[in-house]
Amino acid sequence: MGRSPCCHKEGLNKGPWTADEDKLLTDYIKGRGEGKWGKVPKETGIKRCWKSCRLRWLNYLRPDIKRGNITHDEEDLIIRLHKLLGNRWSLIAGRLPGRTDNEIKNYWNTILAKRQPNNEKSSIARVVDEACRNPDNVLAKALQDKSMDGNLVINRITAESQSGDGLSASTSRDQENSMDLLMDFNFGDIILSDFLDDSEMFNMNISVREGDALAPPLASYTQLSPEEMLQIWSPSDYILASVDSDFRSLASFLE
DNA sequence: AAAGAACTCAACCGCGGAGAA
DNA sequence: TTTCTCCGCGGTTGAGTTCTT
Repeated sequence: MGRSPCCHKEGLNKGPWTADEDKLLTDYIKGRGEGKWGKVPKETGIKRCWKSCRLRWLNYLRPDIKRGNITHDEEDLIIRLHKLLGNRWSLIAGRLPGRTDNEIKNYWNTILAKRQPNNEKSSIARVVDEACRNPDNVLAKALQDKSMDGNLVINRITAESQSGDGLSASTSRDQENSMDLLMDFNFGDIILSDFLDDSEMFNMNISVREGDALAPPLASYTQLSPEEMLQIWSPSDYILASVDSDFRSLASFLE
């Protein structure tokens, strides 16, 4: 382990990029593709460290960058994802095509953070944090197991008191035995989707354990059309009572 | 019109994971 | 097993811009 020494080399340019530097970098990436960032400064002659080159490309020069103001829909999605994921900007950005993690982070810090009533972490973010503090927790193990891909699911959500490896958490909507939370493990990243509005808050206990699958992993969904996804998606016995709302939630998510 | 405050956002920085040597 | 490099992430900085007084 160690830090790359490139950023400590003297004689490197700092500050705003020039048009010439942009062109050199753009031409190089178009010719060689992304990847091998360590070779970029040497092979282009750009007097920047590879980190600066990567950042410039990803946040500014990439052709699929979406320019212009964040739309209302995007803002709404950012707020919801931030409630679920906390400051995991790259994951949030992954759900907003054309937007960069830096842009979303800046937008959050300058615009949205000021609008939030408080700085408390989201309910789901707190659940994840709590789980990570308990190494024996199934959820924590899943989070740490990068190879896990859709094999752990929520089996039971109750409104009862905390027990076992259950996690005390606050989430929204008082609907006994219902589940409006889709949890999935995909390529090592946890994808949490909370489809509820925040009009009502109450304490809910969430228990997770390994066992029956709630649904096929999201990774397999991505190969299918939304219609096919809806056909194969099925809730566990624990949430059958709210199956209609869960299908709506899933449809909303897929949309 | 001028000066200071507040804001914006591109860029920098340090850290840590992953994988190669 | 250890060391090194590559890579990506999130927090922070600071120059430029806009707003307020």
